[in-house]
Amino acid sequence: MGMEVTRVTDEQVAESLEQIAQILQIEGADVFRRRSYERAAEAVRGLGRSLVEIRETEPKGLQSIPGIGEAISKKIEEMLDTGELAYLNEMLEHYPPGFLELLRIPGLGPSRAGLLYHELGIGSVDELEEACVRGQVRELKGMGEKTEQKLLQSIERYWRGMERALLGEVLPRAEALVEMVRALPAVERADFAGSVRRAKETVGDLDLLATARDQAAVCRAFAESGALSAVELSGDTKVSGRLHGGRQMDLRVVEPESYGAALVYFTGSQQHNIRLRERGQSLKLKVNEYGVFRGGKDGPEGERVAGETEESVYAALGLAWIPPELREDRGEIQAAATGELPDLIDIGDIRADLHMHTTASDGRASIAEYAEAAMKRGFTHIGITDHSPALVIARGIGADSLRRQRDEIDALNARYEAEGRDFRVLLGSEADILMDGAVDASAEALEVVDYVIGAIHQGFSQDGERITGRITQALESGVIDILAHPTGRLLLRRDPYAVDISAVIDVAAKHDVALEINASYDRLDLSDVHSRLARERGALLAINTDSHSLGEFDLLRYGVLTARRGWVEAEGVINTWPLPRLQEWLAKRRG
DNA sequence: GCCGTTTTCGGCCCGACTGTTTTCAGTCG
Repeated sequence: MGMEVTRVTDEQVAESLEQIAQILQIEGADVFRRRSYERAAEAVRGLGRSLVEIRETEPKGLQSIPGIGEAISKKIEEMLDTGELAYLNEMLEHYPPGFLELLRIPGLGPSRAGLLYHELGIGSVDELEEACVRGQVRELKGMGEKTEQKLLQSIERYWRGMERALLGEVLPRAEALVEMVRALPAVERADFAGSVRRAKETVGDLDLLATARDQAAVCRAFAESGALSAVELSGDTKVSGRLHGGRQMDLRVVEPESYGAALVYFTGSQQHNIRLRERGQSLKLKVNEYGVFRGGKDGPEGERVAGETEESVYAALGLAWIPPELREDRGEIQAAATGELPDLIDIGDIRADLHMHTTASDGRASIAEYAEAAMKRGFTHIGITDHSPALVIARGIGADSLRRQRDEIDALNARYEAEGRDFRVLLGSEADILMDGAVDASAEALEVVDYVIGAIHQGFSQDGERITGRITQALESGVIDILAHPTGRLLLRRDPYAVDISAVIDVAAKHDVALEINASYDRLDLSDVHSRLARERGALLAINTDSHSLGEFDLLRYGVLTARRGWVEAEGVINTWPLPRLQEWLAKRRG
């Protein structure tokens, strides 16, 4: 029997690289070395393809990944081969197990964490809290009573789990706040920025930006508006505080001529900003949050060449304007330089939602109610997809019920046709992919439905090989037209199952099966990077809400934002096709 | 540690704020 090697996930590799960066920082190592590890970690997260696959298929192996060179590729290979990294293990030996968790406390960086450990032996968040309460922290050099109080507040928030939230929980509040700020006297423009504007699947703080002649007046007005439950800082250009519910937010007010530069700067990501500034350097331009300036870095402030709009900032650097969703240093700057940015899908391109559940299984609306809501939204068609019989817990339905739905839908469509309404309903089924890879769809059921969505609802803990085999077998059967929530993840709650998504994408592309981006903001499954991989491999995508009640069509935007982060264009998404084209595709698939 | 239509060696983004300071280190984005 061979030695069993613990499989290391790509995310674990990224975390290990991040830990190396953190320890290097604590130990005061060269900042550029540290940054190399940080960047490598981000590069791994942005891959989509697995490290194993890249190592095996690329001529240059892991070094084909920008930001990963000889040294780091060797370390990653060691992790992939042995499940361990001696270099990191050795570093970690000098600290107690919970030590790096300290760096997740806002306001506590590597330098002070090192000081706390060496002076007080603090090796965990618990111990830090204790030391703050005892008043020991204020005794250290560079620390005081205020620092201690801030740390205690940060720890309390950390325990409450406030550090990250789902995009769908924060984006609507961001939009409401922007409207409020725009209505304040003297405000000329206002927008939200940060990871919310980039539409990352989870976000931390909320960043708002505004411009006005009288900046201080805007800050005063916002601080007194009641939007914040606690104002932590209120200056002439910046207000910081907590929203009701505890989320941290900042409002910054800048001069009109700097607005675009500030918007670029505060939207990020950090790696994207670094790339922009490096590009500026090579063009003898200085880029900061106030604008783009001629005349290198240390010299006297040069002439401003851009800053009022984002377009002007990018243009000064020889770049097309880059949509915020792409600003992750994943090749977008190169693409903007060569005119190769994708023509991203827009929510207006979506004509249909093809995944929803009625009262027949576990939904709370009828077919006709969904249809009415869809028409109001401007859709031209929808698809009804209740669960198959195997999913007993969701009251899955069999062929008899499907026939009743077929009759109801046929009658509805006949009525729409008679009334001259450009709208149709399709009948589908969300069929379980069973433990053995068979699809839970009887011959009778397949007779009456227009299409089948396949999904896994059991056996999440199977190993990667089995679960991947199950899914690919189902895709190859030809029964499934769309694969729903391919990794099963629930953001901040449940990890994806061990599926080899790259292999699934290949099989889906080969057998012309669409992969679903589930628009529910706690799934967004496929993820952004996997959507991008699917696009590159030529697999079709679907963006569906998986609605269980009226009103959930509004989730569609999160699916579209995820697709945009995945560089997806409208053409490859079956929900953008006119109904005849969709039907043609289904007919061809179903032979 | 990474990288190269300025370089295979010598560079590597930029500024603001805070708290503790008396000229600055640490943290953040």
